[in-house]
Amino acid sequence: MNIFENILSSATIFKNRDVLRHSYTPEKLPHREEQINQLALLLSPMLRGGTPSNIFIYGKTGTGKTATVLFVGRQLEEASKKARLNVAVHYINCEIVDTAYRVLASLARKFGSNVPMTGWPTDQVYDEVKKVLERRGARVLVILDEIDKLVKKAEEALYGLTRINSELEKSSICLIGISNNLKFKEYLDARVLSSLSEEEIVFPPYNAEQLEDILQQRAKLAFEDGVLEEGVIQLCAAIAAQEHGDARKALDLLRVSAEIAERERDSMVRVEHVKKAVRKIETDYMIETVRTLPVHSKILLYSMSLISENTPKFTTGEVYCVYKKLCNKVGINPLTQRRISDLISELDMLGVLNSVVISKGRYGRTREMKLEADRKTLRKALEEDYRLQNLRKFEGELKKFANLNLFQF
DNA sequence: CCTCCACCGGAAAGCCGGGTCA
DNA sequence: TGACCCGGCTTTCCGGTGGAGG
Repeated sequence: MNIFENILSSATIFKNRDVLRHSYTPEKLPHREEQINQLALLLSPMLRGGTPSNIFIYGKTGTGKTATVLFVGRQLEEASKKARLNVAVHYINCEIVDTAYRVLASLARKFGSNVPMTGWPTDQVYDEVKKVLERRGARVLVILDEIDKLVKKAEEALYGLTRINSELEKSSICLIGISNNLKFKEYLDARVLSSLSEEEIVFPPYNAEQLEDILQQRAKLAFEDGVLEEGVIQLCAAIAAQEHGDARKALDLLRVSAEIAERERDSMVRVEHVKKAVRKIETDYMIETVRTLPVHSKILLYSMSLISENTPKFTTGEVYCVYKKLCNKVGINPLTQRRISDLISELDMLGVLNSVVISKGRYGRTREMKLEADRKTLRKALEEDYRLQNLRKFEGELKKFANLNLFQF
């Protein structure tokens, strides 16, 4: 028997897995009617040959900003096609397209202009965009998703785009900026800000009930009938609502739960799978944060993992002592205790450990901490770093040292 | 009630890599 | 091209402190 046939014949939980991915834009967006109407109203001048105000949209991750804008954009295109108008919608994700050149080039290319990937001066691309738009007489809705990413590297591109209309005659551009970072407005140049946020739409987080509706709707498309145990959706919704009302998280949770069920060859997705999924997502997140930490933080965590084999709680001085020893072993200059103190605070913020400043009277004032992450998982994630791999060789010696260090008082 | 530990955490300066501008 | 600047990381310096023990 073909190995794939074997796999395919066994698991039939998913009907369509892609429905649960972030990239999927559903036909209906529950609990976003208000925002959809507002947006449609603001954009309607495009269908009457006018130019709408620029729009600025903000809301936390997973509040349906991108999905809503894409949805309305699609409807706009359809409506304009029916009315035989020359309206186009151009979506740009600024995290990927993150320089002035690339933004302008992608816009020019959308209208069939041959702008090379690199090479032209940015001004020339800007002119090219104007030329192409004028030739077509097009009204364009440009969606700049994650616009905060663009500000740092290409504020002048934004400035240019906000002013481009005054240099166009037959065509026009309407901008929609999407951001989940409210603070970014403070960094924005005042001229750009006032032009960009002529209109603003806020996307509030979803509550548990709303998330439940969203999940219900997607589940119908994603799963075969009757594979979800009673309460699975409610649990996913409740957990996601507790955090930030993040629909993305809720969908992830549901998808991972189902994947776990599938892997266990269970015919149903059960509440226990959701609980496992929560843990899996948590550890995955932890591993990912640890992986991307700078070396010194990694060595620091390694010291902590050694110490916590003997005692769960320990102080800055103890960790620093072991940390210095480890640095010697791997041939890296240790940082000062002052700096380590800051690194510990950072790790605390990330949730890898938990620390409190306590006073031990005569024996000083210090921070007492304990690891939050599972020690074994943490260790595995740390040892992925080639610079720390030698440390396993000294494990016995180091453990003894860590132990000794604790009893020096 | 005072002392004094062992560190906290603010301020400021130094270092470094990358980017900018003439 | 080199002078210059910027921001992030790190060190240096140092005043501050809660509470056990005297």
